Amino acid sequence: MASVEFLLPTYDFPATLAGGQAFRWKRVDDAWEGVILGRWVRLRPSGARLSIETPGPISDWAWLVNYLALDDDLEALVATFPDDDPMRAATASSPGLRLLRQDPWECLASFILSSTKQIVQIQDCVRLLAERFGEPIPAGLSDPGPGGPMTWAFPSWARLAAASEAELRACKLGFRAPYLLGTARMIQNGEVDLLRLKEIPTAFARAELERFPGVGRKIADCVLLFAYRRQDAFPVDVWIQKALQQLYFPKARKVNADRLRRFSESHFGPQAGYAQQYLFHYVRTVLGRQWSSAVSKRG
DNA sequence: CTCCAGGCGCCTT
DNA sequence: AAGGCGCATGGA
Repeated sequence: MASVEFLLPTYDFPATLAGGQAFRWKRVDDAWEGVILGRWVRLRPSGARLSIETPGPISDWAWLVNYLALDDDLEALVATFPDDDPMRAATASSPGLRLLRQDPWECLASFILSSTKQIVQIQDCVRLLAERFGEPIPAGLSDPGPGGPMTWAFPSWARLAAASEAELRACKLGFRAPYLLGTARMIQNGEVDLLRLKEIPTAFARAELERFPGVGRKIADCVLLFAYRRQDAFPVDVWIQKALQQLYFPKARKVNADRLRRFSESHFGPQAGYAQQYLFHYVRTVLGRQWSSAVSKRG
C-alpha cells in the first residue's frame, strides 16, 4: 500500500465529491473512497491535512493533486466573481468547493446518463456500469491477491461499444442506453477524438461533443467544464435556470436558457464556470430546501 | 395518485 | 426561432 499526507487548502469534500460533478465517490465514516483513472483511493481529511491511501505503491502523486484541483487558488478565483448578493451567499455557503479535473470519457459517459435523473440515480447507474463492464481493480489497503477487496474501473468506450443496448438498459439507463452506446461506438470508430478536444477552442470542442447522440448544449458544457477545464462553459440545467430566474430576474415572466447563458457570459466574469458550480451547490442545498418547504406549506 | 429529476431529439407552429 | 412532448426509472 501507499499512504501520503498533503497539507490541505480550504476544501469542501462533500460539496466537491458528492455535489453532482462526479458520481463514484462514497463517504465511509470520515473518509471518501473512489476511483480515479482506474486507481482506487481513500481520502481522509483531518484538520489541515489530507491523508491518502492506495493499494499499491505510488511514487508520483501529480494525478491526484490534479484531479482534486488542490492547486486551484480559491481566494483568487472567488475574487473574480461579481460582488452581488447571490454570489456572496453562494461562496459563503461552501467556501471550499472546487471543480474537479475529470477524465473526459468518464465525464461524458456519466453526464449522458444524467438527463432527467437525480444525482443518486446517476450514481446508481454508474456503479452498475462499472460492476458489469469495468476492469476489476484492487481496493483497500491490503495487497490484494485472490480474494482481496476489489472494485471496478470505469468501463472503457471499447468495452461499452461491444455491449448490447439491452445490456445497458439492464443498468437502468432507460432511454439513455442507445445514446451511451452510440457515443461509445463513435469514439471506438474514431469519428470523434476526445484527446484532440483539449487542443481546440471551446466553441469547436462543444460542437464536436454535440455530435454525440444524447449530448446537447447542457451536457456538452458539463464535460467542457468538469473534464476540459473550460471556465467559459456555463451549464444551464433546471436548477441553475430556476436560481438565475429568482436571483437575477425575479420580476421577469420567463427567461429561457439561451438568454440566461448570454447573461452569464457578461455577468460572471472569466471564471463563470466556477461561479456556476457555487450557484448550483447553493441552490440545491439552501434555496432548494426553501422552495420545497414553501411547496409543502402551500399544500 | 401526481410531479419531478444536472435533457435531448423530434415534431409542430 | 421557439415551444411542446415523449422518453425510462425511481423517489418524494
